[in-house]
Amino acid sequence: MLQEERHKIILQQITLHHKVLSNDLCLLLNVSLDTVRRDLAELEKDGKIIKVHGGALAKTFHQPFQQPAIYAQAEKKKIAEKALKLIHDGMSILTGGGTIMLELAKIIPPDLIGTFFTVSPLVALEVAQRSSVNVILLAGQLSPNSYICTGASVVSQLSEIHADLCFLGTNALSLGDGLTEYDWETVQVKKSLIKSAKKVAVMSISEKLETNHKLQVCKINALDYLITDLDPGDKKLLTYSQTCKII
Amino acid sequence: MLQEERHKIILQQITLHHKVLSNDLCLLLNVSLDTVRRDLAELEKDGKIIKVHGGALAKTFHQPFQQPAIYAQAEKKKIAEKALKLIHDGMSILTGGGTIMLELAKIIPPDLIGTFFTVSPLVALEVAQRSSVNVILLAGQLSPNSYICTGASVVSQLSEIHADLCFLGTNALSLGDGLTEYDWETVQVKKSLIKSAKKVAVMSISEKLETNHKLQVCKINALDYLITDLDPGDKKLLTYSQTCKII
DNA sequence: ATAAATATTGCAATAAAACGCATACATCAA
DNA sequence: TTGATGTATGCGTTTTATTGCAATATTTAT
Repeated sequence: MLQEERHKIILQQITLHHKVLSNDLCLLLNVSLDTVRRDLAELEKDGKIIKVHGGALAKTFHQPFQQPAIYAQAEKKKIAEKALKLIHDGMSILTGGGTIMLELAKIIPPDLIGTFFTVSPLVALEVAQRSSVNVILLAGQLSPNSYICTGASVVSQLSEIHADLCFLGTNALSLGDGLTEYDWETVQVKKSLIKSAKKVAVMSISEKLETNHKLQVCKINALDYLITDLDPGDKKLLTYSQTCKII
Repeated sequence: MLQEERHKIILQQITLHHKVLSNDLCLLLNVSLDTVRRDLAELEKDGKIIKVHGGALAKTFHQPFQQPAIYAQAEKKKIAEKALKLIHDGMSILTGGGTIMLELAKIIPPDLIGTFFTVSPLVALEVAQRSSVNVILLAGQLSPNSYICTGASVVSQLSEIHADLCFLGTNALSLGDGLTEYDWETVQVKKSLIKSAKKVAVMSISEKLETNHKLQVCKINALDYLITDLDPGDKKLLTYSQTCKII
């Protein structure tokens, strides 16, 4: 049997059972333990599996559907709490995705009345679980990086929606270039989100301020609120306060 | 059992009960107390739990979205593995939601080629995380009970889709009444799912056979495959084999 | 204070991994 | 064809990791 055949079988076994024992593979493939180990070593080198004592695990073993690790969680929680104050009963809310938005989703009031539109399945599930608010998930192709729905269908659905307030996460924000992104589809979605809401609130940890990516979503003056972990009076925010309300 | 499996189970127990007793883990995992302690020590070293005298505690009580507990998981895994055999490269798959579907999502091959439509954000996230297949999530109002997208927008989007194979979970199935449900919106979605696919596969644990709810989705003869945890030759399935292919 | 439960430590048995080496096999060039 | 080169595989040995056990210490509860 060829190496590649074995590799394929091993990967099949792993996707099926989420793990394999070296000994079982030995019998299944009719090769020595050494060969199995060498195969596993190579598959691990290629990042396909996780080798452990006694066998190997699927890469997804530890994430049955675990949420993305949240970097700078303390700051993001703080931002989410500030953002929550903009939300009132009866409003229709529209949100993008990202870890900050997840923090906001986690503190949505259980008795909120209104409509909650989002392009992020993670946010939608969080909110639906916690709150009786009406959650509408906008459909589309699920982007494997950001786990938000993208594509023409999202944009077309957004064109039918008129929300009171839109919350956006941030990858980069600067006075000169405004809100920027690196992924084309994300840009299209964010542009549509902005168009579909009366007011736009951008949530950003302070370290993203004055950074840039290549693709522009909008200029600063398209944003109504800027919510950061800094004090609203912080001097880093001074220049932004010309066009946005700082929170 | 691999070390990592034990760690995973321990973490599951802790998120479920907020604490564990070393003795309970002993019995649950079939290992000595020493091993349990060493496991707990390691998990604590990794910052995952807090070890205390007699067991361990969850590190944080602020928990993210919780995956629905899966009842009869062993049977559902078995069904999912059978269902997987119906999936081939190039197909467009359409699925509903539910815990069986989640089990199927967990074993989707990483290199599957095709399109995966679903109305369940949970299934969509699982599949997108595990596989490079193109995942399309159909939009709508997120039903707070079943966590699937429902409503007119789903039905309207489904009318534009023509899939090769549709997988449906089951709440009740009987010869007389066919596939039945108790929630009106779910019925509408399932009806549309069936219409949008060339073939329909129903996945059901055997105890749901010959049970009924009040709202009919379709008759038995609308179903092409019936996948259960029973052996295809089981006598309980005999009567179904007239109209469906039993797997 | 005392008994019971739980932890810690060192140790031995076992299982698995890593390493070096010899053999088999394929590929390629002369 | 032949020989050289490189790769894949299996085997024996050494090294390391895991696990359970027993003796001892510590904590907890009464």
